[in-house]
Amino acid sequence: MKRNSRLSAVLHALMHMAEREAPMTSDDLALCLDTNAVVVRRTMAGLREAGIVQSGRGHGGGWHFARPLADISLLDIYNALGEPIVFQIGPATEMPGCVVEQSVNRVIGEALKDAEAILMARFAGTTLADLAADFRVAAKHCRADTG
Amino acid sequence: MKRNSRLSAVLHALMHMAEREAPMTSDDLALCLDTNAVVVRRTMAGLREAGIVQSGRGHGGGWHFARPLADISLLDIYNALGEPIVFQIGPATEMPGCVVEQSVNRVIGEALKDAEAILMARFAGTTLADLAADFRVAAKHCRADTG
DNA sequence: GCGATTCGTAACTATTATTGTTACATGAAA
DNA sequence: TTTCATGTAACAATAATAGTTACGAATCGC
Repeated sequence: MKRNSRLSAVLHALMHMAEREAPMTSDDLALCLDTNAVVVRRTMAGLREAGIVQSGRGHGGGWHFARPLADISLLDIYNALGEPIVFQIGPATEMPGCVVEQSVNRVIGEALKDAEAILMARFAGTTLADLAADFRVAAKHCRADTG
Repeated sequence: MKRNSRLSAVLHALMHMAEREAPMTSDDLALCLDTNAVVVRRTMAGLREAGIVQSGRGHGGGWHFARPLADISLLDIYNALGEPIVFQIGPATEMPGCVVEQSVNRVIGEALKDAEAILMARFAGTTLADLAADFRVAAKHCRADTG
């Protein structure tokens, strides 16, 4: 299956925004992400509703942050994206009648739940400021293009 | 997208097999799993190659275990299935040229890797015997159908 | 006000992974 | 030798994501 790359993509977009002063248009970001402006708007819509970014129309419009990078965790963003499904593997039936299947689903489900909790904790503990700092360290070693 | 339910499905099948003495045919299992016999064969093929189950043709044929349930971990089965992709979320580009994207991918990738390690450890520590025992406890409380 | 710019959104297409189905060959037991 | 059962290829169905087109609505500069 195609994997869901919205989290990755939107973080990529936000980091580009973080490197600039002025708002960036959907077209700007689409160029960075090598995708379409509509896809950008669609993805960013959730973040706007969550109060993470703001958008402006017309001349000089575009996307900018609604609050400091240090106040935005990866979990905030994950949630703003509509909490995409984490795992590709999952149960065959959500509400099985078969007792055997129920038992299997429970065991697998608990394992997945624990792994997901680890992931969410990690997301909660990482802010966009962390991510930006991480990037700047990496960029020091390799002053290449940023497109 | 559709989620990959092969692990869940095959465990369901194996638990039904564990509850019986005689081999079960693909048709038997397909009935249990509410699916098609070909799908069963396809899924079980990996387990046969991994030496977890054996199959016999003709009269009295079908599927049976190749070794004790206590010697088969969920990780063995996961691996036998061809190590299906665990996460639905993932990077937009596998080998990005953009340094910003590389940085984002690395941070996200590490978080996913850690979560996956937790999951695999859990799978490694659970055997089919554990699963069967778990089921029998649950079945005591609810003596319903097992199909 | 007018026109250029930019977001907002619906509708449709393209891509791709999983699952289901059909068909037929192969092998084993009664 | 007939019947039962797996082995496998080929194709259809399903479903989720991502890309595209089209048009409406809001904002800015003139």
